[in-house]
Amino acid sequence: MDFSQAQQSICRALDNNEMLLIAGNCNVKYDGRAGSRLDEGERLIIVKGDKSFAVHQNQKLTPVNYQSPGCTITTEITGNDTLLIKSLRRKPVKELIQVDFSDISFLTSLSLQDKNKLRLGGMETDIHKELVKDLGVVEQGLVPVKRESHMTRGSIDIYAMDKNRIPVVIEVKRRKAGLLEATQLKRYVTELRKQKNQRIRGILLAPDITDKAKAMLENDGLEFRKLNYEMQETDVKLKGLQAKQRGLAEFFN
Amino acid sequence: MDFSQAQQSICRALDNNEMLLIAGNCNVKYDGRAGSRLDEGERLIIVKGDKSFAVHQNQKLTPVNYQSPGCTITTEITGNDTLLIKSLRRKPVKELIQVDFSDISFLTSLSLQDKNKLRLGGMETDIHKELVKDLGVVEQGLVPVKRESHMTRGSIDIYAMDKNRIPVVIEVKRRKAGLLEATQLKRYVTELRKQKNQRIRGILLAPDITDKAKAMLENDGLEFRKLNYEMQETDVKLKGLQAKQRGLAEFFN
DNA sequence: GCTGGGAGAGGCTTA
DNA sequence: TAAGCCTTTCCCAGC
Repeated sequence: MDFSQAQQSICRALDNNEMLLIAGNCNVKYDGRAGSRLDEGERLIIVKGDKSFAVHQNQKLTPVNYQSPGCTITTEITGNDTLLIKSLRRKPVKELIQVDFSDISFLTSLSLQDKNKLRLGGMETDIHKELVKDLGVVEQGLVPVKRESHMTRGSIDIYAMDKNRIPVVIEVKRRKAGLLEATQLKRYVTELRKQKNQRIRGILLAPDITDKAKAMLENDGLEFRKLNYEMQETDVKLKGLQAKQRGLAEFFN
Repeated sequence: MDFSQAQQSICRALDNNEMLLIAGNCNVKYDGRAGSRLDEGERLIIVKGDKSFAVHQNQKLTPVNYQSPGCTITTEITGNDTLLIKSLRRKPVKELIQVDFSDISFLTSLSLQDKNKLRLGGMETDIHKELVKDLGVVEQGLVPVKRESHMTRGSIDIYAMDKNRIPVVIEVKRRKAGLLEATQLKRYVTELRKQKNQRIRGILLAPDITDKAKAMLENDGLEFRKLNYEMQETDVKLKGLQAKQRGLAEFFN
């Protein structure tokens, strides 16, 4: 493909905020927070209307090089008879991607009409919302006090009170909890204990937990509770206590 | 575009592990770990040779819906005269994306010849490697003992010994450190202190640190050191101690 | 703008 | 395979 013509098409697409697709043989340099080099080969470049920039190989979900929305894109035809496409970002740090095409095999710009936004459900906050409706699924007699309580060192997912009026810090995780999550809970509880100078319980609520994290929790006098939920469309449905747990709770009551 | 013809093109591209690009008016459903709905609009679908799957709107770097490499892709022409493309994954959890096209405005498959891989430098491990060559940039008299030492609870970046033969745990971060990083270091040091039952120093080495994280470190008797480095191509160049610090070190020596 | 923290995180390495 | 952890994380919500 003629580079001069390609250049024109690219400029027009950029001006109109269209989605720009370019494929061809190229090498890629990146210099910024890190640095990378990619020798010759055929890849696809995508520039979106918001001026995000991505270089894709024919594998992996994620681009091999990329630039966040808002970068500045320029093109030039070099002395070596290549088309050089630059993507520059200045903030928060200067970052530059240079794609040097020796050949362009494919170039298209798409004008995509799209007013709708993704509705996504099943995230941690969605689980929070369901939980505070009835903390009984975690433990009989548990009452929510505050959600997303901000502390000096991070924020607590749910702050509650148990039936004996002991404060309970609940850390909710939508997937299997590991050391990081256990440590996070520990941090909150430790700080609160110092602050209030009284007994504070800590519960890590997750679908599952790793052995090491479990051991760490127990070592620190913290608790793990299994979180049961399922998705229905974009909504979270909490599943109650398991029969065994429920029985136990009733027994102690 | 004729759906039947589109279907054929898609099958051929999938068989040949080509990069498949499809644009058109569609709605998108996702059900799996979470759930999402995206009402009608024009988007670009990308299927790569390794069967990764992405739905892109004309904004943001990241796809609005996606599937990791290895998913199974099927197509069918529905009764409503739409072309339905499904992407299914079974492990680790069942996940399904359904893209229902009422119209396809663009369809291409690209055969990309590409044998080269990205060479990326400036990651945390690259900094480790430079550091252990001369820990003097961190503190005069510091000697490396072990790199990436695995513990019961996580792994230590660099384990070293100071000039007084006090063990030092060094946690390296390539960017500004926050509460999470401070907590991580604390976790390692705490465990090691228990294990060895002796004084252990902990140093968080990063280009910068947030105020809260700094306060937390000091509160726990841990230290922060500024990490100075710059990129040269794909290589990390450590910059020595600042003049002031160097002067101080020499003074105490 | 900085900070904190989730994400359907993804992707990598090691046990 | 599971666990832990880095990422040019990206992205968003709060302040």
